[in-house]
Amino acid sequence: MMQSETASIQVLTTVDVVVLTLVDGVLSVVLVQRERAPFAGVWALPGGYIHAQEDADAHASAARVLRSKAGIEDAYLEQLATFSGPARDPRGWSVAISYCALIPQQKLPTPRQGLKMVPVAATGQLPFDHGQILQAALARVRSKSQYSSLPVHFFGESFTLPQLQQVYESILGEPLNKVSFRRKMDELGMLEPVPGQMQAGGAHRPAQLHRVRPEFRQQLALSARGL
Amino acid sequence: MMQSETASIQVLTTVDVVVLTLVDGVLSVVLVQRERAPFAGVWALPGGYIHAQEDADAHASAARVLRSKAGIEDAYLEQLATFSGPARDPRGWSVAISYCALIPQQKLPTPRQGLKMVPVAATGQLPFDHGQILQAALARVRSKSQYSSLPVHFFGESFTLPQLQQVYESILGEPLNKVSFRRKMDELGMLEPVPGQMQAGGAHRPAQLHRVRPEFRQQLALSARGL
DNA sequence: CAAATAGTGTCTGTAAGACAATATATG
DNA sequence: CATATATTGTCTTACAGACACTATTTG
Repeated sequence: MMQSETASIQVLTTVDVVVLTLVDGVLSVVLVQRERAPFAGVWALPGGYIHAQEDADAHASAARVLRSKAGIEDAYLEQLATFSGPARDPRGWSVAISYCALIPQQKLPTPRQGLKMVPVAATGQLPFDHGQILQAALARVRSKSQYSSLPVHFFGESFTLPQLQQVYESILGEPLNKVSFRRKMDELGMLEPVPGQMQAGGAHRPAQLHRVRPEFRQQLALSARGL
Repeated sequence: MMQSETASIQVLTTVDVVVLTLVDGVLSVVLVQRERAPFAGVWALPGGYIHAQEDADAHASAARVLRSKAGIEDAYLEQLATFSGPARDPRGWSVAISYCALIPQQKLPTPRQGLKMVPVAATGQLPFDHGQILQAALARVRSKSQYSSLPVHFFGESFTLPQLQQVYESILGEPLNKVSFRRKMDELGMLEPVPGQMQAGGAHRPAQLHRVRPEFRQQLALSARGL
């Protein structure tokens, strides 16, 4: 009954990161061009091996991969799920701890060779099981946007409530009631107006700029009943 | 910038399973006594290495561990989160893909040497980071019980609505409105009365037995607005 | 002032909870 | 029939969405 307690075949341990951002209001994912086999030259999610010598945990591995392969720092990063099996990577039985990162467009690195942002609906076929990982990330973001402040991580320092509502609507794929949305944001208590600042713009009343209160910077605000 | 793409230090890949059940209405966790170092003789969550030779994925590893180390079959099983780092296991840098299992008391194996059920509040200190994994499982179950049918997996074939409500209340730690609870269960549409059967019992009206509709057996029913 | 969008007040419908009446067992 | 719990009906309250009104900017 009790089998040997040694892992007799090496299991590859990797991290893959789904970096999401809004490019002109369109939910997009960061892809990098793979430099080596398997799938050399193919566009894929940024990923790589865990480096046991230097990584404090898989979260640190994901942050390192993000920095070294996509030039991204300071993204909001949360663990998604872990994918595994003998077939997902042609090199052998592998474990991929996947992470989801949200980052404002302004924090993206300058576009360069081997790095691009693609609307999530237009990635085409992705190597490994990266298509499945991307779908898991989208499901997570849509689900969490229904009851939490997750989408604020798509913005930088400050933003207006109409902008924020547009992002929620874009992610959820449905229009939201303006009054209810503002009531909810008020109840969550995570935003504060940036004193005196308004957004310049068109021939109309300018909107008040808001920012996330410091105590919510690295933490999500959750709503009991959604929105 | 681009570092070597080989995992130069072996990473241990394991699964750990938090098996939850209700023992006389008290939420309890299955612990097994470890047979070998590290922590030989200590009570811990059932866990073990991934066996790349035989496991189709980590989910299969978890099911195998459950069968071989705790004698449990056919539990509801879902992935929880993945814990990792150099310190959580004294053998070295390790990855533990954790799973949460729910099982009715009747399906538990006959108690035997090296296997016990402990109320979740009374486990005491657990080895590795199993305390943290247990807390993640409890948070998951409580969270999902607020808006899904997750707790039905604590029951076997059939159960009454008052029994089910008691379980929800026990998990959530607060009393629920009887009328609202029944309205919600009705809306979810996942239960059906077992024709003609009632539960025998005390000196009072017996409750109608219900069961999960076949199409919801391996899938949770989700509510839009909670409960 | 006309146009355009921001922000707010208020009404209405829906859904959740309180309360209570009815139903059906046992002794 | 007294008692105990199951089940259902109905009233009340709270909240979400619809609608419309006010506010503030540019040209």
